[in-house]
Amino acid sequence: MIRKKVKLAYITNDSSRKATYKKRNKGLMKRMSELSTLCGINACAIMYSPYESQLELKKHCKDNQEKEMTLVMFNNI
Amino acid sequence: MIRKKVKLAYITNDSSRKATYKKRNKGLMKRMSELSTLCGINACAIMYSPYESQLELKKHCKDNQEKEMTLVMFNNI
DNA sequence: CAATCTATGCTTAGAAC
DNA sequence: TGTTCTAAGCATAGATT
Repeated sequence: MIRKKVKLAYITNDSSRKATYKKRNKGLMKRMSELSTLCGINACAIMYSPYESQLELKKHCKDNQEKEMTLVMFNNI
Repeated sequence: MIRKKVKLAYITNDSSRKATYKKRNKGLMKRMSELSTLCGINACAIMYSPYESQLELKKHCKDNQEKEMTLVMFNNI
């Protein structure tokens, strides 16, 4: 019942790894959107994993800056 | 001394907003790298803010998949 | 397998320096 | 201004449904 400190290494168990991915990915996206809202910045996360059918791209842009954000991304990747 | 629950809205005070940005951005990057390590996935975050001199791009890729990741990003942005 | 629960560990707001 | 401190609030591992 006592929860162990999580070792920061690849989770070899398939179902555990997938469960962790779903939980932590959700948490990460929430935090990114909070940072975007609280600080008024544009942020984007791209996750490339076998857990989603395709690449996951999440943008959090203020006002209507999505197009500008995309252009800036293109110039920096 | 009692800490208030943070209201999820743009922080109007300049120094508070910047302090929050620095702390939360650091936390976000840590979590992304953890997710990448724990689940063996490729992830990328792009932050476009006035708090850094230029756009901040962080990639966390397994093995030597950075080039592949970049190509996939190009095709999806 | 996904959704829910909750005790535990982690993050971070606000203060002090 | 940046750094450090720490308790309150939040995320989540593992168990359960």
